[in-house]
Amino acid sequence: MHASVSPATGADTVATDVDTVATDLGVVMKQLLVSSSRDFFAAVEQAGFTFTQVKCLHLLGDAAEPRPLNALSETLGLSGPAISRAVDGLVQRGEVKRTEDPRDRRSKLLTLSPRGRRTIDHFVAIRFAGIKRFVEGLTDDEREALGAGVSPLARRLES
Amino acid sequence: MHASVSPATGADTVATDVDTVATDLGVVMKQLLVSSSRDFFAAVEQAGFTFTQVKCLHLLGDAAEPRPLNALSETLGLSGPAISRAVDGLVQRGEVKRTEDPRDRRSKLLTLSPRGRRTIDHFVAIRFAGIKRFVEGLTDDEREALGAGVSPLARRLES
DNA sequence: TATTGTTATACTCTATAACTATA
DNA sequence: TATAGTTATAGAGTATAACAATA
Repeated sequence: MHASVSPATGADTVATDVDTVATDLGVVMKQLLVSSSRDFFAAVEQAGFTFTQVKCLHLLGDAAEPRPLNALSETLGLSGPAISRAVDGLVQRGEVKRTEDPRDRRSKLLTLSPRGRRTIDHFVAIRFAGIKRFVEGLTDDEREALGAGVSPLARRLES
Repeated sequence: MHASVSPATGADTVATDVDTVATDLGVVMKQLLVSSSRDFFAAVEQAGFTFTQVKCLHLLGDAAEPRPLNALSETLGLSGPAISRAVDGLVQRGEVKRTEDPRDRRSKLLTLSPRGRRTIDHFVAIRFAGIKRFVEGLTDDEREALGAGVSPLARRLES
């Protein structure tokens, strides 16, 4: 028998207690990760970047101001030398610009170059394509319900 | 002005074209990954497993039948020696049982031990706790809409 | 001969320690 | 002295190549 009266959507209501939603969300997330990660990982390897380097690029891309090396080190939870090597490779490839901080010449300020920006855009596009492929595999009803579920969260979460 | 008539939920309808849903889904997934990955990574490191070993455990946990080493190698996309070393560590720790295949003595069959099963359950519980924490941070309306969106997908996706 | 798995060796990435330059 | 970053060295983890056992 039906658990409750159906709303105007015409569909039966579903259990939406915390545990049920968390469980279902986990199932969807797992599948989505598979869909969206494969091409992304392949692209990073193809381009010859390490994941640490990709994280550095993303961090610098999100930053409004030039960042010193130790800021990346702390945010990513990696040692100074590890970041130093990763960034050095990015500088040599022209993805990142590294300049002395005139106010403290011990510090080096890092900024994304136009090439680095294009690199990020490339990786973001690949990620998005994977997610889009997942959404395209849904029925119209599934997509509409999912959109109604994630839209308000996206509005609130996105910076 | 309003894009269309509001349904019985009392909320405005939202755009649910593929690109919009994919974009919003990406935002939510990103936040969810942050919420659910931190403790998981810490737990894996704390327990002294490599991520390859955790993947091996999950794979053996999902398998109905004992699996030979090269099956893990192919599924995970890693070299035979890498899997051999990872599995060897799991065998020494009593997480996995490794026996000769009586029908082909070149092959070794791998199965999860009861201890390995407990290890997986532990990691799954930590993952779930992270997702649950995310869901608990939602308002009732947000949680109900999200549940309605992911529930039908979970029904269809889960094995 | 071909295949399954292991051992030998080299490479990459990271961490700790030592070092340089600046504050 | 303390701090930012780099260089030196050692430890994981992986891949390719060489090997052993079985088919």
